[in-house]
Amino acid sequence: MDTPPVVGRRERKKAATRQAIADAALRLFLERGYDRVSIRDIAEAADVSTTTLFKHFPGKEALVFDQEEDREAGLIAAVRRRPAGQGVVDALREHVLASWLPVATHPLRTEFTALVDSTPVLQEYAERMWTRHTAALSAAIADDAGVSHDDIACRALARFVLDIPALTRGLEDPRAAVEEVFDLLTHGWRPPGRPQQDHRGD
Amino acid sequence: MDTPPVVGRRERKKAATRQAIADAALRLFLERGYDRVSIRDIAEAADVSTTTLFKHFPGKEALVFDQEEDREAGLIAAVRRRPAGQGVVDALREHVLASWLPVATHPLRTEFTALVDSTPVLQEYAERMWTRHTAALSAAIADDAGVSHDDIACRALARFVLDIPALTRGLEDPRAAVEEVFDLLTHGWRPPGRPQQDHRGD
DNA sequence: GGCAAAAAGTGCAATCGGTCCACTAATTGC
DNA sequence: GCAATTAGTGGACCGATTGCACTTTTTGCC
Repeated sequence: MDTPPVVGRRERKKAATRQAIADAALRLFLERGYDRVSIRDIAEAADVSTTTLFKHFPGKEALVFDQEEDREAGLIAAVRRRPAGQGVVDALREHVLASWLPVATHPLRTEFTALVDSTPVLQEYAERMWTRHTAALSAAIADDAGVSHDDIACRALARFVLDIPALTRGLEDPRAAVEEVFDLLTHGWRPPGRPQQDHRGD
Repeated sequence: MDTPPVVGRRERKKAATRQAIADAALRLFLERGYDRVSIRDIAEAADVSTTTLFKHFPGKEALVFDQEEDREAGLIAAVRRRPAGQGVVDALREHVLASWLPVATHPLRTEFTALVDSTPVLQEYAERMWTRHTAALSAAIADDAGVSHDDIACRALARFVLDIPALTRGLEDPRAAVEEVFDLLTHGWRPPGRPQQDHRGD
């Protein structure tokens, strides 16, 4: 009468359990650090069995990177639905600047970022989460250029773009860094002859 | 009297033990596949305890990639001791073509390559073995260009070059692929407008 | 030669991530 | 109301890795 069960009670309970696990995990990780928290600790804190925990998350690292929006769709869309006359690289640069940077520099994520940065296994995992999309992005680029899906230049470009999060992690000025990397991808490597201009502070 | 102990008996025995472990491991891996061989299997085949095994190798994956010559030194040397007038990217291209390709395409390594290619965890490990040198190569490039060590363009170039093994793994024509990637790094991305010219065979 | 420290190796228990299995209980579709 | 799904349980289990207390070998040195 009040709330029609568009989603059943079961699914709601399932989601609640999943959320309880993720919350407990993140809390414990932030309290004690990633490696000082065991799977059993998390399961107990969320009041579930370890079996249940692994039915919701494929592994320990996945507990950290919970809500995974689909970056892949965004990437492919950035290539496919770009304004006429714009190059692929420019489209990707805009997408990176508009979509990734706000997340990376979100002030509320400070302690989360610190957690990831201080845990090598999490850094690697985060990196894999990006490079995992290499094939898909590469295919989109190849389609756009009208060449074969296994074109090596397309694959390289996709990979290099997806390397950007890893390359620019924890930098003072991420925006400038992203621009510089895209400059390299657009024009190729140019030896930066100037002996370190002061571009910090003012 | 006959052989002066330039290296003591201890070190020789240690090296022998290490070699015995590595040999046993590789043999078993090739016979049964990586995940169907346990650490205890290897330890028993080499007639040592698992404790001893882990004193020689930091983990299971390291047993596969034993003799690690220092690629890092070669990379840095390729940048530093390059012919006058040659650009960094060209020097790196030559080094990659001269040093990596022969190893990757060595006919005796066929089964070894098959082992790595068929085992995801080994692929990831191999990739990390390369990207691990990003900081060192980046520093060499930055030194060469006379800019700060944390210059992002240098870091990006280093990273992109070290991505090449992962990008070109298992390709029909690795040499052409390497050339194409370096072309991207030299001149920037250029949309390959031609609809898949036949550039294989002749 | 003899001896003490360093270091290699041992054996074993324990931890930890992750899986398996047989089972209970809630939810759902009909 | 009932049968099929499905979430969750709990505990045994596996394999990688570590820690500890101990033996044996080698080495450096007097």
